[in-house]
Amino acid sequence: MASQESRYSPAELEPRRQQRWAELGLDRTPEPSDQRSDNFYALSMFPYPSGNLHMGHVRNYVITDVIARAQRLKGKRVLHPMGWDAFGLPAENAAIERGVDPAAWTEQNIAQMRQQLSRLGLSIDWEREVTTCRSDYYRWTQWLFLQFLDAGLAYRKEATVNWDPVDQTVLANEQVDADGRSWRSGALVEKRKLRQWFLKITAVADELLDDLESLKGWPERVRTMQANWIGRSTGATLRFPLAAKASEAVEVFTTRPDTVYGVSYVVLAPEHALVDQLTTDEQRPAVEQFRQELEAISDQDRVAEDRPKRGVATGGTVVHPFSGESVPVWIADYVLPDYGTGAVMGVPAHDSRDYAFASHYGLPITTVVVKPGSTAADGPADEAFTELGELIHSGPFDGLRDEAAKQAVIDAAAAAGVGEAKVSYRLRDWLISRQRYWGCPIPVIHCDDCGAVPVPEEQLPVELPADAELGASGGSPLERHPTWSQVACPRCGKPARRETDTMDTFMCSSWYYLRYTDAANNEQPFSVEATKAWLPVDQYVGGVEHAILHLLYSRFFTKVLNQRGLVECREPFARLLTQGMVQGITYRNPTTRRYVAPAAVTDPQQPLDPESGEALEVFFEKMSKSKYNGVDPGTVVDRYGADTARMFILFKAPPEKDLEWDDADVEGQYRFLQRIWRLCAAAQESGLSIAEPLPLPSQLESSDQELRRAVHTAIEAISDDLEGEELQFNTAVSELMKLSNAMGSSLAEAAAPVAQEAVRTLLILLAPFAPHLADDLWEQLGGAGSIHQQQWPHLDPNALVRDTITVVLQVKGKVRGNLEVPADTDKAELEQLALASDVAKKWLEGNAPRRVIVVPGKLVNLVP
RNA sequence: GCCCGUGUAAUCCAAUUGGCAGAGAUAGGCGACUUAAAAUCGCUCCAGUGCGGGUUCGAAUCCCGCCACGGGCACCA
Repeated sequence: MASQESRYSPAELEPRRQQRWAELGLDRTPEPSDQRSDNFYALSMFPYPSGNLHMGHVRNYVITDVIARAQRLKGKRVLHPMGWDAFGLPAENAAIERGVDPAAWTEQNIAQMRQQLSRLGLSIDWEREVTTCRSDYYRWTQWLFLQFLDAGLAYRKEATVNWDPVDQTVLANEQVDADGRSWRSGALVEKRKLRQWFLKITAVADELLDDLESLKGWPERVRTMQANWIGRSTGATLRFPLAAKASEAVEVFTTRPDTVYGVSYVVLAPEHALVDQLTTDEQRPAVEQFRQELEAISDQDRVAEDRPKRGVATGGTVVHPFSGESVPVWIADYVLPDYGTGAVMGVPAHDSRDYAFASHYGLPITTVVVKPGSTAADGPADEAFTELGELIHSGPFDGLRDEAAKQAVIDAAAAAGVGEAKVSYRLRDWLISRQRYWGCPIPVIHCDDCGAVPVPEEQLPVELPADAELGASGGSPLERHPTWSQVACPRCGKPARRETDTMDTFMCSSWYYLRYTDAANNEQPFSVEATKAWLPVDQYVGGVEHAILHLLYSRFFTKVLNQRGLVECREPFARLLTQGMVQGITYRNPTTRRYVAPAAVTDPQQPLDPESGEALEVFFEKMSKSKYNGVDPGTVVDRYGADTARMFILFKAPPEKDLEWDDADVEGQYRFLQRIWRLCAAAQESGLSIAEPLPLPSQLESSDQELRRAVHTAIEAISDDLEGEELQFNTAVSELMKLSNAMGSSLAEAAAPVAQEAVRTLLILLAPFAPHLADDLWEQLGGAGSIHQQQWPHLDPNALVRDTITVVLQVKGKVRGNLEVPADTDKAELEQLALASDVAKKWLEGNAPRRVIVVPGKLVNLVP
């Protein structure tokens, strides 16, 4: 080899290796074992096929690929698939802007991205490729929707929903950020009252929250985010009968039933159904005016916390369920119509919002909870006391404390028929209707007589019409289509209409990981056996931006499918790695705030604006076209090869942290691979072959022992980095560097069996990271088969053993020297040696130490 | 405001989870090789771990109080 090809040339080597892998069929998924633990499912979040592979994708898939390859070497049967989240607005927008066919546009992008991906040397089983916009996939998305419908978990209702004015469609709550902007378009969403399809995710809110505990392999951060999003609060509902009509009551939700005697008013959301009935003629103009004012301001402003709380008395009153006193009813902007019951009891003394409201409107403030042992007079009430405590002025409940007090009130309310324990959630049902064309049609037919009728299973898929007229405005294209929606009712046969909304694309991505396990199945979306063999996904890798969205929806799907006996697991993803962003070096003119392309900067040490000559700001930011800071994966592969790109991305930062792309570091990584190439070339030249494993002699030179120690240290460290609690590819790569450094200085002198073991091991350890180079060198050195068919090296604990070790000698915790001792020296001996040492003589000045701490194998600390 | 994460050398990052702060890399400096340069090889400069306290024989690591940056939630009763 070395004779014909003495230089490392990834451009020639990599395609050659990939072709060989294809011939050997290495990437094909093996039949799963009956033993679930012998199977391993490695999964990256599948991409939207934009047509352009970017570095974020590369990082994602390389991480998963390293895991998949390492698991294969460890003898696991690995499922490592890929697919396309292919429905969505970019295709439809391209169609509108350029008149192309969304399906053709998408397929072309997929072909392009598949091509770009293929260069990275990912061990993906493309036979299981899944594309959500093809009818062989979306017929099953529709089938699953019908499962939800059958379970009573899909329903249509009129509701105030988020409307994205740019994308011209509604959005789910999860798809609107804290600033009230659409996750896709960034537009401020508007409120519209529309009749829409929802999935009842709130039905499994408890499981979604409680099972987070079991997800030990998930980042804490993601679990907290989901817990926050679900927002469970436990409390009670209490009913306050109307003074004017005792058969009706205002129902409030509270987490503090113990404060019920502190109620000085009741507040309804302005939209509440009882407002009209409660409003007196005298107050009606004020109430109407207030409601109109509220309608004029955006929802976003309405819920801003710093806004003063405003409200209006309705003039009506209700009866306190315990004291029987009359309580005035108000409406206020701080009560939300769609949380709890849309009504709250105002307890100003013990709730800061109520306190602010009551102070503003001069409503009475009655203290009913105090710190145990104190009285109301003890503290000036200049703010609400929101802690739990002891009840006073609370009739029969006086003296009760904390949770017991809450429970007593709930029990009394239940006994009297005026309330009961109740749990509320922040989580809302998932709005899945979209008024766009390029999505999965909702398989329902509306009949005037039969209502919403599910499309019979045998009629699936409900296919999208190829001839829809797409346009940026004027409602859903399916609705405008002249004939598509006209069908016969499946139940009564009368003329009826198809549902013209399509599904949220998150529906498609909520079950794709299941389809991979059984991608060719034409009878069902997946078989129970297939999902049993592979699920839950052993390692899922993707961006943290889906911490709530995709990950919550997928968990929801899994729970429902589990309840219906379609899958056995209750959670889809056992371990989750949320990878950080890839950032590019970004130059900006500080005065004009315009971005400058790195190519235009002549001196990177002193970046100046090529036009004005001003000094530029330099920072790292997520790669994007508008900032000119993107690095194209294809260019990097052209220049350095896929292996360098892979190694760099893994080495530069821990996987969950953001990664700063730096060309100088890429160069360094390339040099490392070249070093390995030269190392192997030199070994081969000196006659080393790895074809036949040579037995190790029983006696080794100490330099050979040292080399073996380096080899087995690397095995131990890298195995742990790839399998331990934390995945640490960056340190694994640095262990490879350490090993290659050690080999560089000792391989030439090493005994043949030791040298052979070292080279074999280095290459196999390298194989998951730089699969092309490792495989090529393997072959050149005479290794049998592909390196990717080998076994992960076995750790020999004896190789790690040292005869002598260095023990640190401390005096009062400060390092003052060290001792060279046999490795098995025991505690007492170490202490003796330490006390007899020069260090002891010098620092203890003849006195006996007060204390001696001995940590065997580590140190001796003398405390005078 | 509440919750989570991060803060170590000029830079990116390690540190067996309480035991010698530096494994690995980038950049810089010096040297070897070279007619020279690149490449390569060798050597080398640079921090006491964001700040202030505490616990301990011993703290980057544990505790308390701050600061900075990033992220999530936020009138959710």
